[in-house]
Amino acid sequence: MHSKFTIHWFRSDLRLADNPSFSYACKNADIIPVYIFDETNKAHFPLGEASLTWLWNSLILLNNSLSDKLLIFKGNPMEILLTLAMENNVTGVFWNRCYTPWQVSQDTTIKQKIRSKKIECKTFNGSLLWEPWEVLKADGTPYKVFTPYYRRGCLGTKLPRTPLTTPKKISFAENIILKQPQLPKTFNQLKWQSKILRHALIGEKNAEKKLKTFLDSGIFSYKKGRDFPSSGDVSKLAPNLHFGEISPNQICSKVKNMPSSENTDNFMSELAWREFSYYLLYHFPKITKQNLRSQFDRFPWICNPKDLNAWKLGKTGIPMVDAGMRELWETGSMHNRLRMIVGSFLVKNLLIDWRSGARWFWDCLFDADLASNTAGWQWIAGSGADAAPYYRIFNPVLQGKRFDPEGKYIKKYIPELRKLDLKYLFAPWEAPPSILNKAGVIMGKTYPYPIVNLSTSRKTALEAFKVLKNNASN
DNA sequence: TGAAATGTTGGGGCG
DNA sequence: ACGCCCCAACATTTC
Repeated sequence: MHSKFTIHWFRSDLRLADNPSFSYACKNADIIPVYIFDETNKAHFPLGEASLTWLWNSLILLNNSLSDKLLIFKGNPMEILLTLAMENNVTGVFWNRCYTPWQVSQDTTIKQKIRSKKIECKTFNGSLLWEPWEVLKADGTPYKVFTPYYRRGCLGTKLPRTPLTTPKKISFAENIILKQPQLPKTFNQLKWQSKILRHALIGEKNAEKKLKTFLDSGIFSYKKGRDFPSSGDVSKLAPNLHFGEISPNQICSKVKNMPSSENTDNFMSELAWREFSYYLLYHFPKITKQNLRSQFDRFPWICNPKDLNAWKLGKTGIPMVDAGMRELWETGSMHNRLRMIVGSFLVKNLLIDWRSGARWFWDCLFDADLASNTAGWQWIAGSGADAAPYYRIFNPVLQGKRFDPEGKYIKKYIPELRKLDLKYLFAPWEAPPSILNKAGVIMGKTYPYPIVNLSTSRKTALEAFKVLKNNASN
């Protein structure tokens, strides 16, 4: 007797536990698990090298937990899924929803096409606590401010789904007829990749461990500790969440089982910021490329490849900024506090378009996530929803003194300043020659002079942003 | 989920 | 003892 075949299409849900589509597909059927490198989306935001590295490693781990049955393709998802389904008399094709604009429309088309062939097609919520269309203001329009969105909108609606367990019985389809070439399930690591992968904890099992570690210790000082880049009081779950190696529901339900405190509340609200980013992207799909607040379209961003490059390389001459940028380059990650600092610096001190910064993050981050990245950059630029006002300009020297008081973080990523007195570590250009000498620092040679004057560039920025404000009221 | 400028207060040195 | 000034330390306002 030939049993039923179903397809689960893995995307940003590279896990077996709490995977609604996968669980559904496994019920009373033999499953064909599929991953597709979507060639049709290349024109939008092709995955950066860091993301790709993580993804491949994650796929290999996923394939292991699927008894080597994961099929990996490259091409047009619609053609691949349809052919696979038709050739194998598949009765159902299922996936968890994604929220980037082109995926939303592409998914709709694919779903219609599959259903037109009399094949069941269902989609599920696998990666958000609340669907964006379920949380609206009383007048039916989407929230644009985080606090009411979260407090009234999210917390006021139904509770998020309780996590599902891994299906008890997973039965794989045998003798699958394949018309499309599969990608080999191997991944040759290049040298730079093994370097950034050194501290990367990839895959479903690691994500679970990481969460446990965080909930056993870091979370108890999260509210304060999360601001200090060398404290370690953060979950570092962003990339795992991005690839769906763990779901927000799994995190949420574990946190809710703990005694509630300002720390757990704060962590939950950070998780809600992730939701808010997806929410904004869903309701305002153009924000990946356009300012949410259109008066920013007139802002005279400065095109300065030299400054931009110095920023990318962590050679701006401002240690706190450079440390952040070097952490990104070396580890594929960056502490949240630093993301704000380097973002503010790029947009407000260098007056470079936030999109240039977003693009670099997109290329370098393991956790490069279109929703979070876009929302974060628009937030710091002031062009987004509930954004930082234009006059909120971080001073990277003060930020360093406040959040890296012992200079540990700076010294970790800027070895050439390791011997410099703490007093001048945050602004080496102010150090007297004798101190620099003693520390073996030669300004302009072993460490650059600052590419901008923080105080004058701040004033210039305030003037420039003020013009926007005045124009807006006209 | 800033920072700088400006304002206010209060203690201590000093004539 | 008193007023005056200086200036931290803190609070408020402004960008």
